[in-house]
Order: sequence, then C-alpha cells, then structure tokens
Amino acid sequence: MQFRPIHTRRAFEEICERIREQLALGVLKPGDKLPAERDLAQRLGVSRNVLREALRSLEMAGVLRLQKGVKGGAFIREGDTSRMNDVMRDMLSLGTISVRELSEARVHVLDLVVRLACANARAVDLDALEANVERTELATREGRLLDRLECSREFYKLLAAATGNKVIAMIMDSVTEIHMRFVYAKVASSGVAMARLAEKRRRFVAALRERNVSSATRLMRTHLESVQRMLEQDPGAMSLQVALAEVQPGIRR
Amino acid sequence: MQFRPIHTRRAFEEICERIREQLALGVLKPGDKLPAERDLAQRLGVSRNVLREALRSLEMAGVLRLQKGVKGGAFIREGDTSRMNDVMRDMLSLGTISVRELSEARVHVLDLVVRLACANARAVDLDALEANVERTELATREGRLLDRLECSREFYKLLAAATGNKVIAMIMDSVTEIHMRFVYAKVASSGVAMARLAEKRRRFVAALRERNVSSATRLMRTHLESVQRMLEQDPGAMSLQVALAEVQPGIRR
DNA sequence: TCCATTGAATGGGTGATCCATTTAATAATT
DNA sequence: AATTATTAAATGGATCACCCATTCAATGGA
Repeated sequence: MQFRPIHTRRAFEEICERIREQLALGVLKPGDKLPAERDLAQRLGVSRNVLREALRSLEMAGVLRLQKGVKGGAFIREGDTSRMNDVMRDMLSLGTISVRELSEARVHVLDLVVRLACANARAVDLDALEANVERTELATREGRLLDRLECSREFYKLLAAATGNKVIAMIMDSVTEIHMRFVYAKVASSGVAMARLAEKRRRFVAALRERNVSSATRLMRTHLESVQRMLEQDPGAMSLQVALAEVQPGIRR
Repeated sequence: MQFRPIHTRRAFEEICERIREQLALGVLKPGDKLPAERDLAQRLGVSRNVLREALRSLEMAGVLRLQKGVKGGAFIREGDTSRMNDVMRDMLSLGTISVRELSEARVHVLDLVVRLACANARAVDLDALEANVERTELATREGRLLDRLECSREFYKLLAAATGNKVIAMIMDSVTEIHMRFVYAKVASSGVAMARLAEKRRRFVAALRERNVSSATRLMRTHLESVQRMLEQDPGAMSLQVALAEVQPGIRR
C-alpha cells in the first residue's frame, strides 16, 4: 500500500485551473477578455494579490496577455508556440537534459521534418524557402554574417511550417532554438562561417520541390554533420552558459 | 523602417530573468534554496507581493518548488519534464493546434521512438517493458480495464525512456498524454477495449529485444491504426472538451 | 529517555492605498 | 467646424502592513 503525498491546494492554483477549465470547455476563447482584476477577485472571493499571482502564471504560460489602461485587461491569447522553447531552455539550464541529447534529438526531428516537408510542402512554402535562400545568398555576398544567421533561423522555421503540422513545427522550433544560439555564439566570437551555405540550401530546396525524399534527407544530414564539425572546431568549446545566458524566456509583444 | 513594440519591463519579469540567468550560469543548481521571500524582496528592492508573482511563475514553469514552514523556502527543482505536456494541452485548448495534428505528430514521433528504442534499449529497459506487459496481461485477465489503461500509459513512458534520450522522451510524453485522455474517456464511457493488447505488446517487445526495427515499427504502426479505429467507433466522437477538461496543469508533488 | 510544548521562521493570504498608462469624453483653441 | 489640449475614469503595476497555518528545532517536563 502506498500513499501519494497530499497536495494542499492553494488559491492561485484553483484560479488557474478554473480559467483553464473555461478554456478547455470553450467558454473562453482567444480574444476574450477576463473581468477586471478587482472585479474578478471579488467574484472568486480572493484578494487581488492572489488573483494577480494566478494571472501572472497564466501570462507566463502564454495563455493570457495583460494590457494596461482603460479598455485594458486580461485577454486570452492565441496560443504562443514558443513556450515549448522556454521549457527546453529551462530543462537545459537545470541540467535535466544535455546538449548532446538535444543535438541528437534535433538530427532525428529534422530528418522527420524533411520527410514531411517533402510530402506536404505547398507551393507557397517552397516559394518562401527559395526567397529565403535568395536573402541568404545576398547576405553572404555582402559579408553580413549575422544577417545570414538570421536567415538560417528563418529557414528552419519555414521548413518546419512546410510540414503542414503545427505540432511538429513547434517541436522542431524548440530543438532548433538552442542550437541556433550555439551557432550564433560561434559566429559572433570566431567569425567562422559555413562555406557554400546558400548553394547547399538551393540544392536542398530543389530536392524538396522534386519531392525527392532520399536526396533531401541526405543533403540535410550531410549539412548537419558539417555544422557539427564547425561547432566543435578549436577555439574553446562553446559553453552552455554563454549560449543560454543571453535573452531569457518571457512575454513577447 | 519598422518599429518593434516597446516592451515595458515589469518588476516580476526582471526577477524571473535574473533567477533564470543565475540558473543558466550555474550559480544556482537543483536543490539550492533561494533566500526567504521577505529577505529576497528587500535585496531586490521590490515588494514581497511582486517577488511572489515572480516565484509563482517560476514555480508554474517547473523551475522552483515552494515549501512552507521553518526550513521551508524556494528550492530549485530538478527539471520537470512534464511541463511540455502542459504546453501541448494549452495549445490544444486555445485551438492553436488540432487533435488531428497531434495524432499525426504522435504517429511520426512514435515511429522515431521505436527505431531509437530498437537501437538503444538496454536490458533494464526491455525488462521493465516486459514486466509492464505482465501487468497488462494480469489486468486484462482480471477485467481491470482502467488499470490496464494505466499500464498503457506506463508502457509508452518506458518505451520513451528506452530511447536513451530525454529530449525525445519528453516530446513523446507530451504527444502521448492527451492521446491517453481520449482513450481513457472512451474506455470509461463505453467500456470498449482493445483486443489482444497484451499479446500484441509481447510480440512488440520481443521484436525490440531482437533489434528488429522493421518488425517493431510495423507492429506499432498497425497497433496505432487499430487504436485509431477504436476511438473513431460510433458512440459520439469523443469531444475535445471531455478529454481536456478533467485535471488541469499544475504543480505535482 | 521520551514525549509534549513552545516559539520562531516560513510561505499563504488579505485589504487598503497609491502610481502610471491608456482611452474617451470634454473643453479650449484656431 | 475642425483640431488640439485637458480632464477624468478605469485599468494593471506596485507597495505596505498585517494576519494565518504550517513546519520544525529547541525547550522542558514526566
């Protein structure tokens, strides 16, 4: 016989739960506004401070957006797919997952993403990818390394979107975000950069357009391997701390 | 020229960020205790209420664990891999992702997981899976359907763990959790149950043990298909609301 | 030695109060 | 009449001063 620990429910948990319940039941929908803090607190029979703790938590969870001023209030947000990135970052900071595990997962997820994108990419997705490659090429010619990096970030987002599955895309983004930080730190510190990036991208997108799964997956795999080699190149292994410590999770916009 | 919206930083955000920074830098580690609320608030130059908003958010994010009483305080947790589940649930509640996308993602992720488990499962993992199949068989014989469901949940967790990659495992769990809710709702309401489950599991684990990737993936795929058929079977499509509205995200333990 | 009591430290929670921002209504100006 | 200041109200942001319930080490009595 085993006893599970008693969980003393606290007011703010109850509140979060009720609001999430309304959400799950469809009573509350994105765009809806909750009653004003003073009002809602009274209705729930709790102090305004406690209610605010709950609202804060929901805001951090990406469920609410709080806006000041008359006509302001707590609004239900469209789901913020970037919350998963924050979870990943916290797990890494806490040492629950390792960089190795994350890199490995990224390789596998990317393989899946490429196969799905091959199968499902629409014309607009492919066009967007090609436009991205153009920008990458331009940034390369003009020596704007950091801009090119931004292009890379965007490239993977576009590729994720091309799968046509937002869950897969979300997962992909979460395993890519940290990786891009490492690349960024590397580029910013050593000025080293991937050779013939735009060219490789162009061939990859062409393979996608031909729905050539084996070619696309092979191109991506070899690219990932060369990036990995670049990252592991000499000047002092990029530290986890450097990559993580910059911008932290929070509320965007 | 474009202007990005100014983001008025609020005190609690600053606090969350500072603490996460300490975490990323390794100054704070799991098990460490933050100063008492009254003390920390004074040191940060904010009111205790605001500090509490920040601590709450970090608690909900799975970073902290708050404990009452003398010798209590805010402790840095081991990473809580279940936070990703909550994100997934919120995205679903908010309509950002659909059940269809989640199911599809699950099929693909499971395929990956099976392949990785085939490659990496250690003896202990396989033993745990076999023990789980035993329990499943027993529960089936004794007609304990809900217990058998609990076995299923555990089965997928063990399978995820067998990949040897906690990132993959976390992803797998997050796409499985909601799915299990649907199955649960189905079983609880209609009493219908998957036929020959234990037997199928037994054959699957045997394939894993033989490192027979094609056999294992095939067995899993056909099983998923039959589960899908069962879920779509008559009595009123399981509603998203029913599946989601029960227990909500929160702090465990 | 053991058990009950006590008290201090901690998080949980309240209520009153003020500030800064935002917006709409109103007044003043051109 | 149109435009521009001004004002006032509502909202979230933040502070302060309390009080309560829980926990646990220290104390003291049986």
